[in-house]
Amino acid sequence: MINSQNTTEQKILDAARKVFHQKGYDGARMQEIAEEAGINKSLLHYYFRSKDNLFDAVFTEAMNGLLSRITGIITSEKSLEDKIRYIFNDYISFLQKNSYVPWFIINAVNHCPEKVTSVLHENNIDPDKIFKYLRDSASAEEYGKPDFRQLYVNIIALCAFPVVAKPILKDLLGLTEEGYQQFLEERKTILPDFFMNAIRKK
Amino acid sequence: MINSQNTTEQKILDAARKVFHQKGYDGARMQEIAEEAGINKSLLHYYFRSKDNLFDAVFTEAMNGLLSRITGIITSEKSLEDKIRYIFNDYISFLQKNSYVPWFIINAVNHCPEKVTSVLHENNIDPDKIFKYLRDSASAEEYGKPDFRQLYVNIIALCAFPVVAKPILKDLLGLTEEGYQQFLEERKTILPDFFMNAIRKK
DNA sequence: GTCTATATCCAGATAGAC
DNA sequence: GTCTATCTGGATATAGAC
Repeated sequence: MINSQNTTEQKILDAARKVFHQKGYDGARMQEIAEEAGINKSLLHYYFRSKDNLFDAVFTEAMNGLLSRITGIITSEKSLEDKIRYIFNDYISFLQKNSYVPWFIINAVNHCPEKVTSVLHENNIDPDKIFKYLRDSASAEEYGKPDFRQLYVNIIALCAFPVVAKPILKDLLGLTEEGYQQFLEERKTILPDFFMNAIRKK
Repeated sequence: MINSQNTTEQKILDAARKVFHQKGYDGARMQEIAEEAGINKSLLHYYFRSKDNLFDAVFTEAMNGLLSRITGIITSEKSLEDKIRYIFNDYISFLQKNSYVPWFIINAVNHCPEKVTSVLHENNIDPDKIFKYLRDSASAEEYGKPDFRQLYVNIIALCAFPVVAKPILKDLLGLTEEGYQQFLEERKTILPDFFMNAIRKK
């Protein structure tokens, strides 16, 4: 339970989160959300006027969660290496616990890309500032002048993709469910070394 | 046009590919596929008994395409560095031209993970063999003994994720459509260096 | 093989009793 | 606020004429 208040509205949001995260907008059914919340279907429409509204609430919540997590770490007062190590560890841990979130987000933004823009705007996300923070924590003698936008995308890709593509990769690597969890666990230590090695000047 | 034969069956498959790739199983409508193919809705059911069957055909085709592309490169007779440079370039180029494919696959396997197993089986994909090929092309003096499963996932992640998450990343980086295409283009040269740097012993 | 017409089902949404 | 009953539209799928 993310919110402990057990009001009906909260029960609905909890149920909607669970169903939308797993099935996406098109796959989710209002009926299923109602059952999950232990209430009647028409109560959903009483609290949230439509499926679209309910979805919006879940989507915005998920986006805000992800964004604050990223920018929080990046804008902290740490050395670049500390930031990198912390990000990989924290981000993979988060995705392990919320394995449906990245798929849900990707699904949602392909469904309606225009919603991304508004959420970013509400959160006052300024791309230039983010990369300035990264650049400022990296000494040019040690790392040269890499493209921090590219590095930023690399970090997210290395963390999120193995979670999003889990069903394929699990089979492709011939791993069991536990084996795959172990595989993700190992990434927490392997990736920081991999990444720091990649960007350090020779 | 992937298949040039202009039989009705091919027209249906071409249309189904287009619609399913963009909307996924849940979002796709038989009506839309019929219109796209320029035929009647009930003809779809004449050729393919159900939506499920039609989807299966499209999914299997997409998976086979991706798999053969990966294993083809990896099992070729090249040095590790040559393979890496070739993979990044070829893979990103392919995804630029087929930008819906990775999303479609990820969506599909989250919808029915059991289908992955059967397709891998049909293609005789043996995980151990793939990583043996990678290991054999890498001298231990130069690269040590890295975990090639992890490296393999890193490669796919670095290529595919920026395409899958394009709507978010585009906004997050503050890029236009053309800017994002340029961003992907740059990755073709940046990633091989990034990756080789990461794995070379110091 | 290809069409029109229709059966069948199930989704989201609303009306109205309590 | 919460329910039952119902409307309405749209989806897959089938029957049957040509």
